[in-house]
Amino acid sequence: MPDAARSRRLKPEQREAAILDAALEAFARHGFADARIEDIARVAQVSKGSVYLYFPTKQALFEALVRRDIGPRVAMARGFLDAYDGPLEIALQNLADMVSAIIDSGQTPIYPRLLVAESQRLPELVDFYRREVVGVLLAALSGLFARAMTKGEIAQDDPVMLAHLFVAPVLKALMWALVFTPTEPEPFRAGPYLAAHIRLFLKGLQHA
Amino acid sequence: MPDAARSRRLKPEQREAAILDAALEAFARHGFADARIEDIARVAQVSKGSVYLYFPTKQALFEALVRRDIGPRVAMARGFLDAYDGPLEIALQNLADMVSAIIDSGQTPIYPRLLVAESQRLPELVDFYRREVVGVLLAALSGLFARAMTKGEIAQDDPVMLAHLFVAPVLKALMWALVFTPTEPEPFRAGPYLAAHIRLFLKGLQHA
Amino acid sequence: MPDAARSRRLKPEQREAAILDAALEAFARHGFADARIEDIARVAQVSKGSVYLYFPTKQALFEALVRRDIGPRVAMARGFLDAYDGPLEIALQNLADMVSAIIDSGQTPIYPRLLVAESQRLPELVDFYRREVVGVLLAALSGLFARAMTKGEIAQDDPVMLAHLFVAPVLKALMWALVFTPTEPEPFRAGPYLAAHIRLFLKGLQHA
Amino acid sequence: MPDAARSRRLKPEQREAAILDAALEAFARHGFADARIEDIARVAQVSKGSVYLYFPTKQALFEALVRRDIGPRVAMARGFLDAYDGPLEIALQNLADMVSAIIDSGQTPIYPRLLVAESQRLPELVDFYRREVVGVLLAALSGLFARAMTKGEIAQDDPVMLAHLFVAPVLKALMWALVFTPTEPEPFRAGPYLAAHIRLFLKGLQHA
DNA sequence: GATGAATGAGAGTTCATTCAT
DNA sequence: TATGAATGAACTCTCATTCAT
Repeated sequence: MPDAARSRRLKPEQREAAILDAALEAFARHGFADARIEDIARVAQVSKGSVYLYFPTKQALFEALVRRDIGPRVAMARGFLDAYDGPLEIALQNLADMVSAIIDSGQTPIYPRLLVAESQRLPELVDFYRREVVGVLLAALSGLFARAMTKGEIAQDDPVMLAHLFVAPVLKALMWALVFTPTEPEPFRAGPYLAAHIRLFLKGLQHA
Repeated sequence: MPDAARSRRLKPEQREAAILDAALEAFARHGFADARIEDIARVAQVSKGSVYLYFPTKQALFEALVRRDIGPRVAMARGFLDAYDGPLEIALQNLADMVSAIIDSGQTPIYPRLLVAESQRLPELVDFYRREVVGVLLAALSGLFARAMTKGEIAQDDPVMLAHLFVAPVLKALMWALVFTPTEPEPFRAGPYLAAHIRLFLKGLQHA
Repeated sequence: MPDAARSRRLKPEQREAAILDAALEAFARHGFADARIEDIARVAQVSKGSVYLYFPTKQALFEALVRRDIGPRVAMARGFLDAYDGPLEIALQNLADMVSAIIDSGQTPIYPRLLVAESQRLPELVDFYRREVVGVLLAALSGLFARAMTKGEIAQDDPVMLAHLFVAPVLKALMWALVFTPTEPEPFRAGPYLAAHIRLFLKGLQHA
Repeated sequence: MPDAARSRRLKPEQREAAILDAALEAFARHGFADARIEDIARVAQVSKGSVYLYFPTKQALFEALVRRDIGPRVAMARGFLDAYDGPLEIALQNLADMVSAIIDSGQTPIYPRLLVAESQRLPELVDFYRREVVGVLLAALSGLFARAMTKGEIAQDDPVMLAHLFVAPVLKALMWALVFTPTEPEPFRAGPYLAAHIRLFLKGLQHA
């Protein structure tokens, strides 16, 4: 093999990462069923057969992708929430700002849509989400609300329910961006939407 | 032809409906790409070719299905909202009760999921939804909130934004039921969730 | 049935003729395999099922078409040749003029092409052609040449061979027109071509 | 994989050739529309999918087949004609002998029939024939006749017309063999037919 | 007789996966 | 380890033919 070719060749970890990156793009653009392994391989600068060296099936590739990208983000969010000890309003606004910035910059993560779209086909993926994503984040958010109650910032309520309710407009903003933005004349802006959400939500949580 | 066979044969109007019903089941279970025309035909008690007598392509079948089932429901909801003139709380609670009853009885409509899942493939379907479903329902809800403001029931605010915010937990409940219910040990109950939503939401809308 | 509809309806012989006319157009345009019975029925102003009332299969329709159109023309040509008693040159020139007029007016009969194209599929059609068309016409032409020899107009030769040779440029002109004319910038003219053929051919037949 | 199976597997260059060979057989026997890719694959000892590795569509396979087989033969004939400087009669007789030998040995090329049969469907193929086959061969033949006139072997005439006329019985012999031979009791012999043609043709070309 | 809805075998094509190199 | 040619099951869609009306 000529040196030029060898130097262009990636190390195994890099190859796996390149495949996952290419898979993300392909699944985002076409959905699971219509994404073609051959396209993923070409974008990853790898042969079709090599994809199968790293992932035994298309489905396994999909699941590995979700696991790689979701885990760290969830851990980061959880770390922030668990460590947070300031006023509730600031925490919620920070969360909303992060999400809004991502959405309004056009980089909306496609994982929620992929989960929704493929949940029938991939029950194990659903389990993973429930355990590793939804469960963790809702628990962390619940903790946040529970502490706010302890501190008397908000009225007594079911903290888990509050977490579910707080999260709903965030999810809606994500889905909206994923579904409607490509064809929408004037795109929906997540920032003002979530700001209004927090304003109303906190007012609803005030002591009576 | 024996009588048994003849009686098994459906009338034309029934045949189209049977195909659409079977298609709904197939698309719900497998998604667009993995639903097989042959299965749809068998469930509809119809030959494979007959499906193409009524719908020129698989995609047209899918779109016809959405149009058939969505239109009347949207019209009904819109009629209720436009005609309503009572207290806001009752209206919202009625809406939530209807949605909760559907979800908690296990008949969650799969159309929202299909929209999310196939939005990349079917931009025309997205347009249809925006115009005929989302646009109509949000307008009707906005009107409801606007009238409540005029009557002084709630504080002044952007009625369109309120409609978007009110709707978020409803959508979340739908998605939750579709994605997690099949594998969840103790299913999420939409009723209490939406009740809590309305309670907080209305409190947030009170005059300051 | 309303009178208007009944009067629009054709008599059986007319219906059969209309179907055959439509079939001619369809086979000429698309070939046997790609001609669709449904299109033929529509052009003939007849239902698809009615085609099968008159012809049991697509193949039978094709064969009936050939038989209807070929027979009379062959009989006419044969009658002319058998009855002819004038100079050979005039007879040949008359034949060439008829053929040239047809070709150069753009009405080239598609039967030779259909025979060539479908000869593998339809051996019975080939038999029919050999017996009813080629055999008859070559025999009549052979007779013409034989009489010319008897009268001393041309040198002694095998009259059957002469018939075969005389016919070759006629067939070539037909095929040429069918294959190349649709895309050819300056169309091949059969008239001058066959005139040159007769000139050379007769010169070749002169007494040494 | 057992040795037997491995040895049955062909090398890449052989595979493409085997597919083309099988396609030739299939198209010759059934025509374009009725030739089945699956049959071609089986005859070529190749999977159905492999055919699409080499040719993107059935039509492309057909066109590649024609191009592969026609080009070299045309080039050879043209080379012979362009280089020839002997007496006209010998050249014509050589050509006739070659054609006769092929036809009378039962290996009549099916390309002329395929051209005739599929000319409606494949206008590009017709263009290819006009440019690469008919145009080239008629030009080369015209040159032969023109040189014969210059040398005084034959009377002055239009050399292009002579080429067209000379070629007609050759084509007729080809078509005859293709259409009638399979079912004909005593097959038509091209040899004597073309010999008679040349005899008469040259006599027609003599100086007056 | 006439209709056209209904049938279903079969075609071309795709693509996840395998495997010889 | 890496390749990409090869595989073949599975899919959508077509259309000659049938048959209930």
